[in-house]
Amino acid sequence: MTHLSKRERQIMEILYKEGRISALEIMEKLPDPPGYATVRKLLGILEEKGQVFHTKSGRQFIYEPKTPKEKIKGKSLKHLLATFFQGSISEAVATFLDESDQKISLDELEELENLIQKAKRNRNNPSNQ
Amino acid sequence: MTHLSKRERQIMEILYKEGRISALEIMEKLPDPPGYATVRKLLGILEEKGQVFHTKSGRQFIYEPKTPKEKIKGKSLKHLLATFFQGSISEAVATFLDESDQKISLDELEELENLIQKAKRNRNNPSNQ
DNA sequence: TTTAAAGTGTGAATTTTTTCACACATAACC
DNA sequence: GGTTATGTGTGAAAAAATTCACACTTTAAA
Repeated sequence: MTHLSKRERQIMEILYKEGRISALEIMEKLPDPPGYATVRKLLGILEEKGQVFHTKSGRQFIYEPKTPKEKIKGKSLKHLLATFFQGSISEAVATFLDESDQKISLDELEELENLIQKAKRNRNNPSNQ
Repeated sequence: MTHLSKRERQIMEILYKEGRISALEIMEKLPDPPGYATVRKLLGILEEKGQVFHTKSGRQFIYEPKTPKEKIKGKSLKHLLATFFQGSISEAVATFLDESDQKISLDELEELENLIQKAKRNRNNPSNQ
């Protein structure tokens, strides 16, 4: 994703965050929003480059990223970990807890706990996956 | 960081990942490396924009990001979580464990466990921080 | 079946980015 | 001091990205 231009990247981020979305909604979410024609032009370019596709909904076009979020989120996370956290997930979690301690919910903490217990079990008994 | 051009962003990522680094080393790490003069021109522009500064080491310039990694890594993580993980750190950890299970070390898992225990304790007794 | 409303597509101008050849500066070595 | 090595700084060309006015298409309504 490092090979996309500034505007193209801004649009792809919106698409990944929002999922299915119209050109008008994209425009509204863009920083320093350009005109509507500009957004559609950019979407056309992204479509040509194979980054995006659209389907019709009524008379509107609804856009989506061609590579599904599920397929790309792991890579994006690893890239961020490599850039800022020496590749370590625990460093990232430490920073997160540090910078948001009063906000994190007990549910979220317990969910984390479960994940780790499960990973430890899988480690001892790799046949489970 | 969404307001930087493609090359500028590529350079900032290298600076954050590598820390103190020369123009020549940056050039080598850049995708589709341009010439040396180009890299220095870009560094000059980033310096003008206040994104970067340099110090002399012998006769070379060594570059660094003006905003320290420590100050920006939390925001970057939250931005990624918002884009791909509905803002949830546990979703991100789940994906990480899922996509790397045989590689994650026991130390790393235990480190995670400690962090969570500590966060739970802090939650019950907020005076500890 | 005409008209209006609500969209999409694109050429061309403008702006921004990217590139590097070359001028300039400084340190190291005779 | 003179010469070479090894750097940095910049103007201007070239390429890429960004912008949008406007032509076109389709659907809905009258």
